[in-house]
Amino acid sequence: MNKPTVHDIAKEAGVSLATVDRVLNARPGVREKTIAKVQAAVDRLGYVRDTFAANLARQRQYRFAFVLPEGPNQFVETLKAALGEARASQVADRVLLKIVPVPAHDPHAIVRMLQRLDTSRLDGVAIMAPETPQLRDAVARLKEEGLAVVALVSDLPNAPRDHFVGINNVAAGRTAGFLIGRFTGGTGQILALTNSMRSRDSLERRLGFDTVISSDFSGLKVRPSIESFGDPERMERLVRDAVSRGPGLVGIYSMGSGNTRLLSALRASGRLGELVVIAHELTPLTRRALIDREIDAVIMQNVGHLVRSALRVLRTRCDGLPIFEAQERIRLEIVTRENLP
Amino acid sequence: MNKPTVHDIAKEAGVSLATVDRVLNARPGVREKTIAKVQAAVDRLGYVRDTFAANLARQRQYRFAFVLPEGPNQFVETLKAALGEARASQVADRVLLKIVPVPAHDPHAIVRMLQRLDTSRLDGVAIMAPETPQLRDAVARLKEEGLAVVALVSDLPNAPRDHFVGINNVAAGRTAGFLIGRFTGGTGQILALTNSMRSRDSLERRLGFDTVISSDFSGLKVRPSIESFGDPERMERLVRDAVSRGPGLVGIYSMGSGNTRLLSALRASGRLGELVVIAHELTPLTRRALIDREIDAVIMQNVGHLVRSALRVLRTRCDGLPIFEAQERIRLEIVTRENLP
DNA sequence: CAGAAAATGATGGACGTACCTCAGGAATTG
DNA sequence: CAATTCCTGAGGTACGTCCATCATTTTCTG
Repeated sequence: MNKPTVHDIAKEAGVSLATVDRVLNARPGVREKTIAKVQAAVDRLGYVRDTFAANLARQRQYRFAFVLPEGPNQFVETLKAALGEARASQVADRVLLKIVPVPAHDPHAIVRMLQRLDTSRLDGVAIMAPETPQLRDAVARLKEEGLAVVALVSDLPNAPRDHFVGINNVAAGRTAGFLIGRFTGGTGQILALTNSMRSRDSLERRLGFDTVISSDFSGLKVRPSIESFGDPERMERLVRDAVSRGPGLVGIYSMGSGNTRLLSALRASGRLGELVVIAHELTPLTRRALIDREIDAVIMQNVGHLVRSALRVLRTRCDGLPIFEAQERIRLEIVTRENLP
Repeated sequence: MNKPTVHDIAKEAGVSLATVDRVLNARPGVREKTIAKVQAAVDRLGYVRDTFAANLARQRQYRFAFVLPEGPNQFVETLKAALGEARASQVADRVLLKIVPVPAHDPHAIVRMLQRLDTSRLDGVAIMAPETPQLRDAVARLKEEGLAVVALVSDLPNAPRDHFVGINNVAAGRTAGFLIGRFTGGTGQILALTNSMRSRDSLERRLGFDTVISSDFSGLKVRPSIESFGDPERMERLVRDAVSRGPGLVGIYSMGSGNTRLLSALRASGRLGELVVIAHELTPLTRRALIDREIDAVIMQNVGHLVRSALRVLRTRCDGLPIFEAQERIRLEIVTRENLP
C-alpha cells in the first residue's frame, strides 16, 4: 500500500538489509545472481529511493556555482536577484550557491575563472557565457572532474554540457518577427540591433526573425544588423544615424541588451511614438518603457524559472536521475503594458 | 561553520531541545520571554529548518480535493492532466489528491457535492466554480471545519477562501483589448463572446477589454456581449448571425470556452482569414487553430503553475505558515503561433 | 508561604537511508 | 578435505526533525 522501503525490498528479495544496501549503492561484494534478485524485487515493488532520507543520511550538500557576466547589465542583475531569492529558499534543501562573476567579453578570462574553480568543493556549475573553443575545453574539463554542467541563457551545443536552460532563441526571433509584422501593419523597413552577432543567441534570434518576416510579411524589409560590441556610445550613434537615414523605418528589433542607449537615441530623434519597438528581457528600464509606450512588447524569459530549472537540473544530474524534460522547458513570454507581471 | 541545527539553537538560547522544538512548532506552554530568546538565537545563527529531515520525521499526509466542473471542457481536461503530473512528481510528495467533478452550471449540485465531502478525511479543497450565495455558505462551512480553501481560476472574493489561485482577469481583458487593437489596426467593430456574463471571470475580462478599447482604440466599437449559456448550438447560431450582419466586423474576442463552435461558425462564414480572433486558454483546439492561423493569439494561464501554486498554498495554509505572495502570482501568458509551448 | 498551575528539561522512539563492523556461511582453490 | 577468499547476514550508529511522556523547576495565586 505505502511506499516500499529498503526493508520491504529485503523481505521481497529474501536477502538482508545490508545486501540490498550494497546493491542499491553499487558497493562491491555481491554476486551477480543476488544483484539480480534484488533488482527484480525493486522492479516488482516499484521501489524508488527516498532522496530526502538518503541525503539526510549521507549529509549530502549540493554545492553549485553560477558563472555570470559581470558589468552593468540589468538582465544579469535580475538573474542575480532571482538567485538570491532561490538561495534563501534552498538553504533548507541543502543547496549552497556561489556566484562567480566573469568579464562578459573576454573568453580567456572566463576560462581562467573556470579553471580556478575548486572542483573538489563543487558539485555543479551553471554557465552563462558565449561559446568559444576554449570554453568548450573548460567545460569538458569540468565534466571530467565529475561536475554537472548546465548552459544558462545562451547554449553551448558543442560543449559536453548536461543541459541547456533557457529559451529557444529561434522561436524568440520568430515571435518578435510576428509581433513587429502585425504591429506595423506589414510595410516598411526594420532595424535589428544587438551587441554582437557573434553571440549565439543574437544569431539565432536574427535567424528566426528573418524567417518569419520573409515568409509572412513580404512588405517588410530588414536592414543589416547593427552591432554595438558592448560600446554604449557606438550604439547610440548608430541608432541615431539609422533613424535619420530615410523615412521608411517603421520598427526596431533590439535583440540584445543596450536598451538604455537605444531609447535615449530614439527619444532624441523624436520618432519614438511612431516606431514599433520590440526588445528582450523585462528589466526596470524596459518595464518603464512599456508603461510609457516607448516599447511595444518585450520578449522575456522568467528569471525565476530559469534559476529554479537550473537548480533542479543540476541536482537531478548530481543524483544521477533522469531529467524531466517537459518540466524544464523555459517558456518564452510576451510582455506588453497590459500584462506586466 | 556548518548549517545550524536545533541542538545549536538550544545551546545558543540556553534552553533545552524540547523547548526549542515547542517554539519552532508553535506548540503551547512556552513563556513569551523564552520564545523571544529562542527566536533571537534562530536569527543570530540563521537557522533554517531542514525540510528533508522535517518531512521525514513528520510523516504528514496532506489530503486535498480539487473540485472541478465536469463535462466536455478542454481547459478542465488540461488542468486534470496537470494534476496528474503533479501527483507523479515530487511537487506533490506526501500529498493525496482527489478530484471531485461537479456539474458546471448547477450551483445547488455543486454545494451538495461540497457538503458530501468527508471533512475529517481532508485537509484542504481547491474549488473552481462560479460564485453564488450558496457556494459562499458552503465555503464558510469548510473553513469552520478547519480546512484550507482556495479558489481556482475563478475567484470567490466574498467567500472566506484563503487565497485565489488564478490570473487577474481584468488584466487578461486589457491584454486582449491591446492585442486586438494593435492587430486590427484600430478601426471597425468587435464581437465579444462568452458562456455567461454572470460568471465572474467573463465580467472582469469584458471590463478590462472595454477599458483599453475605449481609452486607446477609439476607432473600435465593441458590440454587446453574446452569451451562449453553455449551449453550443446557440453559440454557433449567434456567431453566424453576428458575422453576416454588417461588414464592419474586424475582430472577435472569445472570453470563455466554446471555441469549437465559434471556429466552425467562422469557417462556414468564409471570413476566418480576415478577422482577428483572440481566445482564452491553450487547448488542443486552440493550438491547432493558432498553427492554422485561424486564431491570432491566445491568452492563457499555465495550468502547471496553477496546480503547483494551489498545492503550495494549500500546504502552507495547512502548516499555518504565511503565503509568499510574489511566488504565487500566476502569469498571464500571450501565446501566438510563434511562441507555442 | 503553601499549593496549584504553568513552564521547562530530560529522554527516547520514530522516519528512511547510508555506512560501518564483525561473524559466520558458501564457494573456490589446491 | 582443508585453507582461503568471497558473500552475506545481523546489528549498530548517524543524520535532523517531530512528537510524546514524565519529571522537575519556576512562576503565579490567594
